[in-house]
Amino acid sequence: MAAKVTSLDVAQAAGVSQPTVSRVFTPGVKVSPDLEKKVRRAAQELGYRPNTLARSLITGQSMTIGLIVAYLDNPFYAEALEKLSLRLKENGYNILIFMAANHTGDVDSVVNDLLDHQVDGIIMASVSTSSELTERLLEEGVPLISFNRGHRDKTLSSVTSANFDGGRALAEFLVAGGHQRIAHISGWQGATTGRDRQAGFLAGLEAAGQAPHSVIDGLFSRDAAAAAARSMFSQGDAPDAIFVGNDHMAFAVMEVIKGELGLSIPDDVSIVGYDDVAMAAWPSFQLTTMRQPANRMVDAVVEQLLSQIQGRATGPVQIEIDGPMIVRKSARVPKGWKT
Amino acid sequence: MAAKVTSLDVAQAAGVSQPTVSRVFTPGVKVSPDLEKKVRRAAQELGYRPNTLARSLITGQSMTIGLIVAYLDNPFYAEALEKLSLRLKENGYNILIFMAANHTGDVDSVVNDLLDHQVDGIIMASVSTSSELTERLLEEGVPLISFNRGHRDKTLSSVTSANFDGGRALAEFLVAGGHQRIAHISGWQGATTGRDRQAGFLAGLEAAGQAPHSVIDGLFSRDAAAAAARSMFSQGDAPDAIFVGNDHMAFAVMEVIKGELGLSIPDDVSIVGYDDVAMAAWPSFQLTTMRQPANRMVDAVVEQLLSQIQGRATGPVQIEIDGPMIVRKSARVPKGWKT
DNA sequence: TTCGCGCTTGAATACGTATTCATCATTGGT
DNA sequence: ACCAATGATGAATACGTATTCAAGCGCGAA
Repeated sequence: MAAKVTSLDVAQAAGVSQPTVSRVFTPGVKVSPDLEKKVRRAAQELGYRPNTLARSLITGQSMTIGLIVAYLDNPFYAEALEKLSLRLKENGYNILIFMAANHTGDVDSVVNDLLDHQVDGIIMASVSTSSELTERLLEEGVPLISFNRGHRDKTLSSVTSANFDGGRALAEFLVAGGHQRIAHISGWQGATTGRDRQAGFLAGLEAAGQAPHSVIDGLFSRDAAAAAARSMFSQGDAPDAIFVGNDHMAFAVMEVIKGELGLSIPDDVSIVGYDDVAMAAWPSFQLTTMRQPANRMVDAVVEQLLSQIQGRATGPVQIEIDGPMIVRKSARVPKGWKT
Repeated sequence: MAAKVTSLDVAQAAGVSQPTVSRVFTPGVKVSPDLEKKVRRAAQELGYRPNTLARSLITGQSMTIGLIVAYLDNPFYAEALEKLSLRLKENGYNILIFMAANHTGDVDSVVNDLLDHQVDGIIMASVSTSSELTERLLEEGVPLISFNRGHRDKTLSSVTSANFDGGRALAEFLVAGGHQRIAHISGWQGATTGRDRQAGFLAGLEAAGQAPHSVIDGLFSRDAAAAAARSMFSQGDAPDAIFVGNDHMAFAVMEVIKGELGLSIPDDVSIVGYDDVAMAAWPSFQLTTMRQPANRMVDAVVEQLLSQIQGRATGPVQIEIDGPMIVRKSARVPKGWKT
């Protein structure tokens, strides 16, 4: 275990003062070329690397972002995590990551952990938290932004897709396809994402003069969604189309319908989902779905978070990003549907 | 933005000295009950939380583990990440996460970042690095362990599954199933994981007196694996069984065989994979595969890393964890095969 | 030549906490 | 009742860096 080499060691080796070493390693500070050369050489020889902890302690900038994520089994979030990591790294930030179940108490304790670590900002991916906590964060001046989840409290910034519009568009698509018994296996109703998609969907049906065949909360869980599907088909009057609240659940529903019930998609039942994860394009599924543009959503989150950190944010914002409907083969395509 | 409240503020409010406050928040240090009470009350009222950075600076323990991961689109790693996070948190550690492409230069620069952040240890998930780097880490005394990837350099600890044995077992299974033209779409040959599985598989074939029908490197990529499958069936002499180097690629291969080529699995072709990710059990795939027990592998990684950190490790170890073969329906089951 | 200005550098200090050491009060033993 | 030993507390210091401030230097203008 080699002894730690500090900026002071480098200073002595190079025959300069410690602040000079510091200046060499601080971008945007002028040092005369020959001193810089000597310092860099000495640093190289001694194997010096600046201690980020000490730097953060004095600057008050940890260059670290806290990320709280649930549902990592849903590939949409795995992909988002990857993109977030890249974008933040481009801007010099690192990620301290926490998994959280969706119990508020759990999330609050995780946020406290993050604050102790002096993160410069927090991204909550698909996670809710208490109002007291967001208030406290506001007081402490730690930027917080919610990814893919809205919040009643409008002091909290968020980036979501246009869930209401998306839900309505899917309803219109199914109605145009001539379906008469349209069901919905919703996203978790404890989340705005789930509620808004459902609300938009029901609004779309109502505008067409239809009532839903049935609505069951799928809780964003494969198992719950599969159970909901079985229940819908256990009665005599089966649905002829189902909007499933996200792709992750839709795959489970498709498995039940094809595998267990022996029905054909889309001949017997049309299925539409939400997200457009990579798997939706696989030949096995060919899922018609609303795309959530992960790239643009991540860009918006990072942009907004950084602007808050740098103090150039005007105030909390609720950003909605709309994506196209991706028409594949899991749902009957209406005659003359414009792509 | 509320002013930062420090241990000194709490000390003054409670009428004690700063070290006393520090002692109250340091587990395992005795403070008289009445002082402790006063301190806790003052801390509560002021909203004091210890600054982890300052603590780390003086203790030399950041309680942070660096995690480097590639292939996050492969659900095996998403699952592993989730489990790792939980285990480490149980032990009081947090995760600083980095994505890395599999270019050595990239990984090296990421490791440097981690060192600057004074991580207490590093886990590389499915990533390789240069020998110089591991050597330097050894010198600096920063524990490093490789997850699901071996290394020529035996000074580096690793936790993998028994890849050679697993590959051989799959070969025996396919041979016992009466297959005569057995092909292999391998994992990336730049990784021990890919090489060992292939070596075991070829050894198993040879022991049975068979030569492989063909062997193509699938690079752990869905696209490359799909292309390999197309190529194998473009000749007149098609294989009657394929061992695909991991489940992630196997799904892509199955899609090609069923969707594009219109062949039946397992009637025309048997497919076996490696990992047993959750999707392998889905009705759409029913993939026969070797299980990599993520739980036990994660446990082993954490246990080994912590023992290195705490200095009670005896030396570098290469841990191999074997898992069972999971027989489903993607490959013909030999007569009288013992489950 | 002299004065002042701008630029580079070093001395001193600060960040918030944990730990060493000395001090003091307290207790127990004889 | 006296002394040694034990335990709790506070003063001082250290961790490694960035920043403030004063000092030194050279250079151009008058």
